[in-house]
Amino acid sequence: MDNTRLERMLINKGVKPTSNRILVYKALMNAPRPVSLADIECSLESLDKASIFRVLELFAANDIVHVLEDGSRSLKYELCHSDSHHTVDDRHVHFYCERCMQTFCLEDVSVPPIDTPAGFITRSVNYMLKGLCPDCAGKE
Amino acid sequence: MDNTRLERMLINKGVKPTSNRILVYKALMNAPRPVSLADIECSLESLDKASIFRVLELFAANDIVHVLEDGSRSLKYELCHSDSHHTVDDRHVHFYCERCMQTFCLEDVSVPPIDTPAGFITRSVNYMLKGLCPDCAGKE
DNA sequence: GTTCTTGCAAAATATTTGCAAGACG
DNA sequence: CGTCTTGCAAATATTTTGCAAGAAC
Repeated sequence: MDNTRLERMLINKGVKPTSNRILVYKALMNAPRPVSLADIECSLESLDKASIFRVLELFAANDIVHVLEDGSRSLKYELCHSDSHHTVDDRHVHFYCERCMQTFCLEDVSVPPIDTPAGFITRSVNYMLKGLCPDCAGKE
Repeated sequence: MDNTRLERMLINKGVKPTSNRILVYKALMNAPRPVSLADIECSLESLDKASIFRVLELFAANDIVHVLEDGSRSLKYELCHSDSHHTVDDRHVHFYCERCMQTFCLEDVSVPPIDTPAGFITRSVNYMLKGLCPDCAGKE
């Protein structure tokens, strides 16, 4: 995605496209997996972690990223895939490997819906599996 | 559950029934919802948080408690309900209220199974909804 | 007496905020 | 100017470990 399209996309989501935001967005695009704030900090050494934090916070509030708790100590972020503002739409299942501590997107496995009891208003969903990824399962 | 039965149960799970462990177990039994370490620390003021932490760690390793990440900053613990050692068995869906920051067990909603891609070995599952609980939804 | 358990203190890790300087318009 | 954004530093929150004293057997 070139910068012009990226900027338009951010504006479309209600976010002013500053240079930091573009950098963080690109870092997320390049990441093969959901990444932590510390991961982004490493790949973008010029940015302060507080700045990255605020970009991610803003992205999360504007449905540009999903936030995942995978059981590692740190939150993981990934780009939303759908263009919809309804974050429930493009949810897929995630898998956290307890050995290599990486989180995998099972892109082809969408979160099966459930019957939410009356009264609860759902804003987002997380379906997280934990165990061993294929690589680590082979090594045990 | 009286102490004798509780002690037998702990032994059955491979855990020596010390007084701290019994206290923590009872605190978990009395909790209406999954609780954090800090919650337990409050209800058991005589115990140190490191001691509680180690009890919970031990319980988790022996499938006596589930550990939940609900998106609050802190981990939540709840007793496993089944007698099985397979923690996948008694999994139900949880709901985290972003307003009152409590986690609810949707006991009647079990986690729908998915087709795990080949190679992944699943050891546990978390299905977490987030949004507003009935109480908080009414207040907004 | 050897091993397991506990409590205190403190380390380690992550997240989040205060604030002043800078960019933007 | 006035507002939004950024970077540095530091506060907060939570989890986790080191270690010596104590309990259990």
